[in-house]
Amino acid sequence: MGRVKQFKVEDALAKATDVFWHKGFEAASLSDLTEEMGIQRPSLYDTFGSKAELYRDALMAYQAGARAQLEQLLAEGATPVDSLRRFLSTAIPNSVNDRKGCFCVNASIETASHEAEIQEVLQKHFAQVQTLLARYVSAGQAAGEISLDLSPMDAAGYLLTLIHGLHVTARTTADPAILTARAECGLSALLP
Amino acid sequence: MGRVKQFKVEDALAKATDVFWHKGFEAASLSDLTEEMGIQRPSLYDTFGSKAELYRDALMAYQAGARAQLEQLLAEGATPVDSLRRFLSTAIPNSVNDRKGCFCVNASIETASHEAEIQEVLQKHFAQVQTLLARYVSAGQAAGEISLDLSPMDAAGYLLTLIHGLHVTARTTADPAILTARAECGLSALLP
DNA sequence: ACTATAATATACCGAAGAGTACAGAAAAGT
DNA sequence: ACTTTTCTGTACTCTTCGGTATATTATAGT
Repeated sequence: MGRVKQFKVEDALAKATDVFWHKGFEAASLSDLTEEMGIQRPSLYDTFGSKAELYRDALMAYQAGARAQLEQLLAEGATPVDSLRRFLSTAIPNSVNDRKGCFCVNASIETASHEAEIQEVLQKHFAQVQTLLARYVSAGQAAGEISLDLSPMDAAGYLLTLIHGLHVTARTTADPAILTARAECGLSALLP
Repeated sequence: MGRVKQFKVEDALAKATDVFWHKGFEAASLSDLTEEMGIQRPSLYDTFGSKAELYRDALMAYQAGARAQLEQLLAEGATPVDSLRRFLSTAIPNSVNDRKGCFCVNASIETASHEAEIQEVLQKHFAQVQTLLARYVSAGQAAGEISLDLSPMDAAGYLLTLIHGLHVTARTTADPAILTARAECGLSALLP
């Protein structure tokens, strides 16, 4: 009973994700959000509660999508090391205008220190990605492609830190060749 | 002739740096700034021009200080590799409440993509730090401590990316031991 | 068709945002 | 001492912020 929603919640959330992703929390105004989402202000509050909650939901939606994409991307690698190399490559912008970076890195810098809940959301996501990567590290070790010096989880954590660094570097370094070289250098730490 | 300034410009700038450093550009209001700087609003505009210019000045002041500190820190290392290890350690918070991270990393994420001038300021600073690090890489290579596979500048650039990643990771990872392990793993990429 | 219910749209709220006009206060030159 | 110049402090501007009250519209069950 009652009137039905004139918009798809997940579509609106996806649009909100885009806005927060490349403007950040503070710089994204409600007008920016409602305009991009194509809904009115009260609809936003009725559906998502507040700007802060919308931000959290948007971040979580982004993370879920990123993990799904990552799983697929890793599976496509010819070898475990190739999979990990592909992972690192996702931090390298191929066109000039996909300079949004990684929403999780942005959130880590802008909001993690102030907002405990966001910090938790990020920690959980990173832990899941780490576990995902660790499987490939482990497979690489079994195949003799990767050194046995580190545990798979430690190596995976290191790769996470490395890709974070690539995302930061990409903000001021346009040349993909430089970024690729740095990724390759970082990856070499895992080779036997 | 005329009235003399009631405050020291560099002191006020240092205070402004603190505010921007741990709040970011958007989240730092003029009230935050003037209160912390201990000056009135018109004095701020008269001396620094605008919030954006103050931000740029604050960032540059931070960079100059950071480079001076870095130069000293690197010189204190027992060996070139030890110096580089100390460099990476600066990204690891020793107390619970120095979670401001690195102003340059914050600026890279929050403002570099929107503001061309800030991007330039960051690029120049990072280039200088890279050059500084490259000297120690070179010395390490001469001493046989560091692999000859990479050019000093490439290796230095990689270290820069690595420390960026450490700064991001530190936002959601409290344990210094984990960060140290990741730094060590990253550093191992340069060893022979 | 009627009614209860839920979503929409318009218009608004007080608060806080960045930036400034203007008058008073202090220092330097004469 | 007086004038000129520069800085300071109060109070203001206009705009935009996040969030909401209210009235209207559309749907589902009866």
